[in-house]
Amino acid sequence: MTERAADGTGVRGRRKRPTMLDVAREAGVALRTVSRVVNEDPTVGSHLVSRVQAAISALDYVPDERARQLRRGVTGTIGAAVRNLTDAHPVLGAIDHNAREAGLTVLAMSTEDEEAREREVVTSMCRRRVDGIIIEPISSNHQYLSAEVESGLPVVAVDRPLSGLEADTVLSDNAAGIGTAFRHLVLHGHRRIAYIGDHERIFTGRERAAAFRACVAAHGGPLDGMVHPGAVEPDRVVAALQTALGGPEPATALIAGNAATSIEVLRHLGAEAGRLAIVGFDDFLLADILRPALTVIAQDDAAIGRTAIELLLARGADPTHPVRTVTLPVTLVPRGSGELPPA
Amino acid sequence: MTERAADGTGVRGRRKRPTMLDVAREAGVALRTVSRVVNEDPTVGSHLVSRVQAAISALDYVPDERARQLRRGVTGTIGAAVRNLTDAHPVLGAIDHNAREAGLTVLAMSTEDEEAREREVVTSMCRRRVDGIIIEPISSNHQYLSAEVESGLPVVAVDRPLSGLEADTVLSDNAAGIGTAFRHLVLHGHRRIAYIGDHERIFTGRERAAAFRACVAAHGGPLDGMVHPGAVEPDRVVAALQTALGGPEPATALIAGNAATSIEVLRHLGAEAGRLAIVGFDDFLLADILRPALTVIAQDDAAIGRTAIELLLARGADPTHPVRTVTLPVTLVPRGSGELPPA
DNA sequence: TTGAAAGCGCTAACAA
DNA sequence: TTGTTAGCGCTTTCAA
Repeated sequence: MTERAADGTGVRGRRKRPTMLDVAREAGVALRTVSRVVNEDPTVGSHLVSRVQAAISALDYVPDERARQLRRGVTGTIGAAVRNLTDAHPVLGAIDHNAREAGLTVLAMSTEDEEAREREVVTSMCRRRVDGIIIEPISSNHQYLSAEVESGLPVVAVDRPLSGLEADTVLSDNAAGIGTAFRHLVLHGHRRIAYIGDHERIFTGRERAAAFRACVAAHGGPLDGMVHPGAVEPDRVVAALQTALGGPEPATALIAGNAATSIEVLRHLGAEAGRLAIVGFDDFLLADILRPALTVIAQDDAAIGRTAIELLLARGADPTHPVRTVTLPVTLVPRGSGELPPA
Repeated sequence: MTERAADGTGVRGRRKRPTMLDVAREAGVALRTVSRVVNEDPTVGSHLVSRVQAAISALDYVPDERARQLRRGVTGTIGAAVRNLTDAHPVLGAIDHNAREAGLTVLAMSTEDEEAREREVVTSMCRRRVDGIIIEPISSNHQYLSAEVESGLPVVAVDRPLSGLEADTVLSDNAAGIGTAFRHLVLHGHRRIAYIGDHERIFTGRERAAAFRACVAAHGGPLDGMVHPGAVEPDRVVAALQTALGGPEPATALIAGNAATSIEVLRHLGAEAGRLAIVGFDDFLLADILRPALTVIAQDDAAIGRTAIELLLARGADPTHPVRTVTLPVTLVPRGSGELPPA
């Protein structure tokens, strides 16, 4: 540890923050004039503008956003309640980017995948009077938001719909993604294809498992022991894998219903991964440097973020507009693992 | 797209937000009493408490945090200016976690690794009157923060120091990490070890390259063509790799100075990766499922986040305390790639 | 073009 | 225990 004494000039916590009134006094003008200069109101004489600006930098004046927001009513901030802040989150990045373009600040908070946290986080955003909320829903019930929504708060759900409350929603086309993955594997000669994915309690897990079952039915392949929705835990995934790959008619190909499952499967298979054709739903960083590299169904993260902001702004502009659900296409990215022939 | 007409009751944007005064009127009490109930002041008769609470839920009253903050002076919010919001950021997660434990909200904003953006973001935080700022510095000059710091804003730098301004700082022990990696490779029989890392313009790049040179000098190994600091771009990394692995006395082992370089190297080597011993600085998700899995020097992300919050709180509690720099240890995580023998 | 004064929604002295 | 009142720092009518 380095320790250095604070020097005389640099003593912290002394100077009181200057207010707009201080600036006005320093510049010898009225408060209103400073406000005008700060807000770049063109109706101020250039003479005064420079005097005010001089006073601002002399005092190191920084306007108080809270007061401004309180007075103006809007915050220029939108809340993003996302599943977590630790892992990669391209959609959050896209939300941030597009919000910035629209002149909005994003207040990102993590729900930690917990219902209670989601409520806390969203409530906290409401207290801060954000101009809108983008939410990756976790709760099984979003009634708690209904009063806010009715009083005009724009809310957009991303990745899954809200429950018990209508709101604009951005989804990925889960069914099409599963269909594409399935057909891709069939095209490469597979007849016995297994699926391991999220619990059907979860919206995407439900949609993907259902789509998978429909694909199997349509292609007349075997269903028995091939569909494994459930928790994304190593033991559960390994067990499902063993079921799918065991027995007299083992699967020769696998669709992993989410990135965590893909990773768990690859971790378990290790060097054997090259023997099983795999398509993973959701792309992830480094999927391309695995050997074999993982073929995935990729969501369009940039479009999801962009659309979420668009829906939010549209809702803000016209609160009476009917609720919309936008379903965005997904893409198959062939990288090797999904092109392996049946063993 | 789903479209449904808004129903009569659910028309959005109608109801005006109730204020504390509205609640007071509804409950037939004074404004101050509502404030007391909202803030859980115990000196309110239980009779009135329930009457106020009834009014609150009847009106769907949500207190306005902006007004409260304006009046109380503090925001209960700290800013986190991080390099980006898209990629995995375990330190941000840890910051968020520890801030929450301390009753603070984190306002995370992305600097996008751009100096100008850093300033924008930090300024925006100051206008919002955050109670402190944690910053992953990008700028080459942080003088612009000095007025804020002097007026008492706690600022903590993470991963690198600020320049031109003293502030509490949390660093990883770069030199020790390089030393550990180097000795690990020597222990596994390597004599010709190369280093490819960040540009020395960057603090960590500078520290790590310098430490590497010192290691080579101490062990009497060759330096020529073995040290490659520079931009983390595919072409540059590949060229550096070719230099290190070419010639009459090629390197048998490599230290990658950051995660991006590790990945770039692995991507380039592909199946040949198993022939070169590699230790990467900085761990990353999935480094363990590569084959061979990547041996890394891992930072203690949780401790970094925790320490950053601790320093921030300490600074807030005692603004006159001398500035501290905490250097946290790093760990070698052997996974296979760093234990390969010389080719 | 500039200034005086009201008030955004809340908390905190101070009274009652 | 409860109510009255004065601001927090700003924007915004309304006059000058």
